[in-house]
Amino acid sequence: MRRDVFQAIADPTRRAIIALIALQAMTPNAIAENFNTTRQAVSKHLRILTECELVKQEQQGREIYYSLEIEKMKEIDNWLSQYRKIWETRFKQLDNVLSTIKKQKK
Amino acid sequence: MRRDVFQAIADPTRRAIIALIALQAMTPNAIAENFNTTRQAVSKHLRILTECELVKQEQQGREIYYSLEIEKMKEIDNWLSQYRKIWETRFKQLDNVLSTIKKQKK
DNA sequence: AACTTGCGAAACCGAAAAGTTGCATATATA
DNA sequence: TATATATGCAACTTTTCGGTTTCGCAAGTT
Repeated sequence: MRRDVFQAIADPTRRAIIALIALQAMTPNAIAENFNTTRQAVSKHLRILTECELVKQEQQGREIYYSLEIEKMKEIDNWLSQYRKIWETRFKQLDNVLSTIKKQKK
Repeated sequence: MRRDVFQAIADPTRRAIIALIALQAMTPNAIAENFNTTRQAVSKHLRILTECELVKQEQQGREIYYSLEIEKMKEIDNWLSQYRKIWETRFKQLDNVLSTIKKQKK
């Protein structure tokens, strides 16, 4: 079962879970209350998120708190950065064109 | 068929295609030569990428050139920015802690 | 000790996805 | 005009995915 971050964030429910636990750790039951699915379905999503290390768990008595492993999100940012370079370059080029036009008008 | 950008980039082959055509437009055949799959499989991926507007096509005679719609990548960047805020805040907090320790040592 | 609660895991199911094969179409070329 | 090439599309198969149901276990509660 080769899980990677990109596959993990492909599912909208999982992205919603990520958003939920980004700021505070939550138990599976608490998370499930925010959705129309069962606790077990959420539990499955949490397993996938844990497997690809996007989420970490912390046991407290019989409750398990899940929270976001924010460092792992940087992996996506890292992948995206190569494309960010492209669109920033294009923006600069466009900017140059625009200022050239401006100069010619003067 | 609910296609979104996140589902599109979930597949490793599609990410590879994106990387290939990011800098120069390519035909399906040329793209397929870089992979171990058939042309049809690549064609299917291209259709998915086109459907979610990550890729645009340009017909030239009997060839169709595919290229990356870089603007659409910003959608991912946009989603990621909420989490970037979090890790930047944490970094600043860590930075503050470190400089406090530094001051105490002096 | 009996009951309740919070949870994960396995089994199962239907839907969607990914890949292959085959065919149709349009554009070149001989 | 006949043939080769570039491509999309539809049908079919296998695999994966998301969800539900059921079960078992551990930790609190009464």
